[in-house]
Amino acid sequence: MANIKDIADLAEVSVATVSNVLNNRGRVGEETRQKILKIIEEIDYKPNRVAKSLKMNKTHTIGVIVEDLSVFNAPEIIDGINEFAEENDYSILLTNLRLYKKYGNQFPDVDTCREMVMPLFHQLLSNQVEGIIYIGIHLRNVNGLLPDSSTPVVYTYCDTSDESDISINYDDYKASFDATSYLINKGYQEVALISGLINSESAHARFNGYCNALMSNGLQFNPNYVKTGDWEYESGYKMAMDLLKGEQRPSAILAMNDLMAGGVIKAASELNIHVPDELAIFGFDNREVSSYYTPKLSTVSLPLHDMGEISIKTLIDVIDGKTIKTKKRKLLCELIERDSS
Amino acid sequence: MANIKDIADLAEVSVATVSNVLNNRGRVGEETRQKILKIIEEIDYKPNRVAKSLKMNKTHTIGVIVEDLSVFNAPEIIDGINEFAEENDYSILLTNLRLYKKYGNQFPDVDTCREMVMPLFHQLLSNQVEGIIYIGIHLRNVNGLLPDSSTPVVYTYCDTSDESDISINYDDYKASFDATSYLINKGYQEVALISGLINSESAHARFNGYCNALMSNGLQFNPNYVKTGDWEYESGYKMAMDLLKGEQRPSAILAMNDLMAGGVIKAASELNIHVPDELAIFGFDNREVSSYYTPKLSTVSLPLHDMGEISIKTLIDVIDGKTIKTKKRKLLCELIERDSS
DNA sequence: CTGAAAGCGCTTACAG
DNA sequence: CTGAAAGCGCTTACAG
Repeated sequence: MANIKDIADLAEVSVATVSNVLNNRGRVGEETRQKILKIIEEIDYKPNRVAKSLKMNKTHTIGVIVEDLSVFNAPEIIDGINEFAEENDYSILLTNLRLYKKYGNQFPDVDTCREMVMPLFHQLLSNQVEGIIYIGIHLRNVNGLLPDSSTPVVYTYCDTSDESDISINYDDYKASFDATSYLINKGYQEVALISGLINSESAHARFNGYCNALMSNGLQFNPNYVKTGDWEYESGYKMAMDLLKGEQRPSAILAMNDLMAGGVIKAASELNIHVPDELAIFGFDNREVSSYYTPKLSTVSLPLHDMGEISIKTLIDVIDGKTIKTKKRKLLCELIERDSS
Repeated sequence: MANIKDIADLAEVSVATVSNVLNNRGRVGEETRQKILKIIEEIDYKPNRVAKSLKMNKTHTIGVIVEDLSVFNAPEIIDGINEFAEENDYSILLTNLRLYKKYGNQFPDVDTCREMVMPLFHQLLSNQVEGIIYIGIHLRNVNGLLPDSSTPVVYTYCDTSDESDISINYDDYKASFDATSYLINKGYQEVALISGLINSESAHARFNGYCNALMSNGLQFNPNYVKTGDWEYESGYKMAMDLLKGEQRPSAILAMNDLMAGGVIKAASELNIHVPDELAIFGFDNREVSSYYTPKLSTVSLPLHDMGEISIKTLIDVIDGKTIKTKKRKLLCELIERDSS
């Protein structure tokens, strides 16, 4: 590969001058500039970023640690990161913990996670990334996972209990509140809820949103209308069977994710309950599968792309020394109305 | 950040010696080594890879260009790349063309694509990646997309017509042959096929596999049993309606992807045709959605993870100067038997 | 307007 | 066994 010295020799100028025209700085005579530009064009010269990074002590590179790239939320978030990075000429160094692949839903504790993260974290620091985005696959507290370091970190799809850490998430409470309100306003007064595992922060927030929406609409909370599943399709099916065969059959079921909502659809179908005439079903997450159920599932769309975009935008602000007013941001979700409600 | 000079000063040795113990080379007295190691440990020193890369003219970094990260095949392939990269201490620079997001299924021609790829390609070269993996989202000929350069490239989930280019793909023909044979051996003699758009190489290969499987099993090819859809759910539904309402109702339908197979399931359900007793349905791709249909869809699993792993493995072999015997590799798919067959 | 020189943090023959 | 010095490809005050 040609280097700046080669260009200088060909143009019969110094490397300083070549550097100046490459970076549009300093005064360079128009004739000299054109001559250099022509040569650069001719031999298709590409400046060596590694050398530049070393000299400038700036790599224009962001490290991404994703807990599992194969989980549905990760690609969209990274897509958002990529888009912004490309527009602003940042590069992305991607590392993947493969947590779900290794452990499934049985998350290891923070200490085990930390041991797995360590080598990736060090690799990124060695590569002199200017900041790190940590993408969780489950909303939870990952406090203490990453060691202290002067490299700024933004957490997304997870958070830490440290007030000074920056995180970008979505508003679970409001999404659940809105979905429940939507169902009520559509005329479904008996709204049941199929929750995910209750050790999850999401499940808490969504439960609260559900309850408050009932209250705001003057409806009574009915404990018989709340069932707890384990986020999987089968549990949605079972819980729906319980609900739909019970005495007070609900007219709508809000499931805390699209998988369990799929189980609800199956249960309704087997019981010959017409959706949405006799039963409205609402999911959560807007996973790809939700639009392939029959009927197509109404659901809550997560702002994944925006989470990625705002994560990197915020991170670059920190790198640039700006002060971040809101350390914990929660973006809004969107209701997607399809055929099940 | 501390540098090698700081370590040298603290240990009262030269930077050369520190470098030697860091890299386990040269003779260093045991005492000196321990002393240096201790200091490195204490101040948690991390060598600056950027400086090392510049000096060594080796970055240990691979560039990945993915046509669209959000399309179902990409994350698994990258997962395979990541796993191997981590084990072998390579870093991954990820860039994303976002082709599907921008154009959907209406792929732009190679010239348009090239213009989009150019900046990403140059960014990677500037960063001195040692090789590039190009991940397509559709099996097709991408000849001429990437400019000539001395940086080695491996194509996966796509190919070029240039015999000297390296590509890693899967064996569409054999997968289709096997799926068809499987259905026949299960006792389904009248196997229909719902094809994707015929301008696709995959569709051709899968069609040939289907035909040859019929022949090998002594069955006659029946043109009425072949319908052409557009890869989408709705087209699967329509084609299935045609087939199932026709005079000679098939006893099995092989759809060229899981989306169209979903449409087949819906059609069968509406016509009250029992799956799999009266009709077997087989899909292709093993997308997440396939295991959430009712009944769960039997399908062909693509070796995505392996494609990623073998892509980077092959690429690193090229970088290391080894000669690659097979330039065009096709990995085997696996049949996933679920409830629809 | 242009260039000589120092320096970013490493590695590596080479000398002692 | 250890160190001085050159050099990887850039940028940037500074001098002229």
